[in-house]
Amino acid sequence: MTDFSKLLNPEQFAAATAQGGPILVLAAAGTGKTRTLVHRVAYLVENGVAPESILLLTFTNKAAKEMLERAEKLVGPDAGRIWGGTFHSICARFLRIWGEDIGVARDYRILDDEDQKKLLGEIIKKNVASPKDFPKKEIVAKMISEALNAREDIETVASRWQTKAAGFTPEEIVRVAAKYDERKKELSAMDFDDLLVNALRLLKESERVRGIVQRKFSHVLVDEYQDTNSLQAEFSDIAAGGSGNIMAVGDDFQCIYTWRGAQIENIIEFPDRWRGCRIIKLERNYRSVPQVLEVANSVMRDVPNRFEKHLKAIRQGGVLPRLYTARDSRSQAKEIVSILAEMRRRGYAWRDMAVLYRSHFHSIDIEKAVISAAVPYRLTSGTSFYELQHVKDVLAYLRLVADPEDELSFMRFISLFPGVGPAGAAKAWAKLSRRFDPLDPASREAFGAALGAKAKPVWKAVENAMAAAKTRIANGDAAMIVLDFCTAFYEDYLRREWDDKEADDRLDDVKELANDISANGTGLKEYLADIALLTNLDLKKTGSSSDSVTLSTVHQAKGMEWPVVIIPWLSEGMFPSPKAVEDGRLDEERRLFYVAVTRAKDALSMISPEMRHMPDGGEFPVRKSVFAREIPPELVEPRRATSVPSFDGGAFRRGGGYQQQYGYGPGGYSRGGYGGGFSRGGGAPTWKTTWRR
DNA sequence: ACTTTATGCGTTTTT
DNA sequence: CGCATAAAGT
Repeated sequence: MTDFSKLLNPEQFAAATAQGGPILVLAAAGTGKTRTLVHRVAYLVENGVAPESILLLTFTNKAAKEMLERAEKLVGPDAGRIWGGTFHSICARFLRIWGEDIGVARDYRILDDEDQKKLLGEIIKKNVASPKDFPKKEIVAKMISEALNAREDIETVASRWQTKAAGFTPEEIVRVAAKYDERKKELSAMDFDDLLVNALRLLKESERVRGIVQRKFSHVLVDEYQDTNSLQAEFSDIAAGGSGNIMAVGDDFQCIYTWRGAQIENIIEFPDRWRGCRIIKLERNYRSVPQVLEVANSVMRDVPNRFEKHLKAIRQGGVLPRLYTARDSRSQAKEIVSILAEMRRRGYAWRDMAVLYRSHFHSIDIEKAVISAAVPYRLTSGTSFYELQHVKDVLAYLRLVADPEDELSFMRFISLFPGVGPAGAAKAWAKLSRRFDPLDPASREAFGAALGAKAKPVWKAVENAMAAAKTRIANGDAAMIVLDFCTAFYEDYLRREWDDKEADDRLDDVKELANDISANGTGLKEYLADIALLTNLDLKKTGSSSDSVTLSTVHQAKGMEWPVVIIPWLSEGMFPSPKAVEDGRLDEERRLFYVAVTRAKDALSMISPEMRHMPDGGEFPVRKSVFAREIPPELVEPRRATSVPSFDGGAFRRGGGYQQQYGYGPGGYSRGGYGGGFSRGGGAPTWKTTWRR
């Protein structure tokens, strides 16, 4: 039996070992929220709760995975039976198992962002009088998503958007949305929002399923509760409706997803919705030195505080955070490299450091500087691995193998052949009676016949690869299907479309996909079913243990911590995002900045460049960010970024990239040149997960 | 008619 | 650097 009182402070202990009933854990940044949740789970399992009757809802797969792994260390492999995952993946799972009760096919397909936009684009083109003046598909997607997540009429949302966008009437948006729904039904497909909407509908409309779920789950735990939207809050309320044992964990100061429908009210009103709810506050901050907390507190100084919080610094010592001014983006990037180098000299590992920015494009110059200094880094780009064009191309082929009636995959697949565009693809699909099975010789023959003269020369080799696929499947070796396809066709395709380097890079990604498939272990169908829900952090073989600096958006850094944190681009027009300010969401930007600051354990550096370059080569001055201006001067050490001449990468490389690749980590184990990540960028020994196309 | 290539413009955050 | 649109090419 674990002695939880020894592992936790009194408040954490109270939360982890609480008896039944609703509990709200207000966990300020760095107060051991994850630790508490993990021990809660362990406590429940140790006290006889069946792991499969625990439902743990998170916002990222990574968070779920981390908590389950840590729980496993405490209570053993039983923890693997816990139902843990993102809202989206749990909803998907519910729908796969019980969806038939509300007419959802067991093998429904999941549309990713790109699929959704493609469909919307086609619908707009077909159904709108003048598509040119009509809002772009991204905007339409936003309106539809906003309506679903905030549970409003599309018409209402569209009317509201009329002030921001032009060229449409709300009725037109309603019509496009209806057509989109129709099309999804035809395709037996759901987008991300549909997963939430339909899973909730399932619980509300099917008494049977609601009963099953409510009996099954005796404990429901929700992480990052401040970022739930109305659908998610109701979903977890109903799931916990049988036992009444719901534990919501969150921090209203860290609500950063209102643009995605998150309602800060959900956490604030939780005690009203669950009467008799016990409130436990975690206020002892173990993460950061007092100087960092002082800055964090100053950021939120004037924000109304529904739940009174007294953040207590536990750590002592530490140094003042630095507030730099830099001439421009390049000088900033150089300064970042020299801060990283300085910290490394002081004994920090690369993995102890992170650069956290507001928007992906802020990383461009930083990435360049880090590459030329041979600092190993990982950058999680906006595009997830499974959304890469070339990965999706190959996945389309695999999907057809697993599911011959997958129309979207067919369209993508056949479009790879020369001379085939959207029109030709549609014709072929009709000619093949809306079905193509690469494993069936007759179907292959029909496919070949539907191809034009330009495609014929490459077809033979592809057909051979398809013929071989059947044996591969029989042997349970789906990864080989990918490699066969590459040899027969896709490698040539890539070399035709791209220069050597880019083609090589893309080929590497495709091979990584093959690795991922063989590492997965399940069948092909199971592998393909839900990969749309995985993000760039979720690839099986990603070398999460490799020693590299993290370059990430603040959003993606939520829930994580590093000894050394650098926040660049604290300048007007960059952070806060001008779009958010325009929409009156400065408060959320402030919370986002708060999240960024509170990621730092020991050393925090913030940088405000004074000039901004435009794509056309011009530059103009920018003010310091309001967030930088607001920090009381005595809380930070002002510095000026000194534009050192060109950085000597050579001396650095010895302790940097080189060591990274062949050296030994703190754990004393060797990390060779395999499986650590995706090597990109011409010879520099950088280790990263870069999937920018 | 349809596909491929050239050109111009605008960048939030994610499951 | 990506995407949409326009023009050129088959």
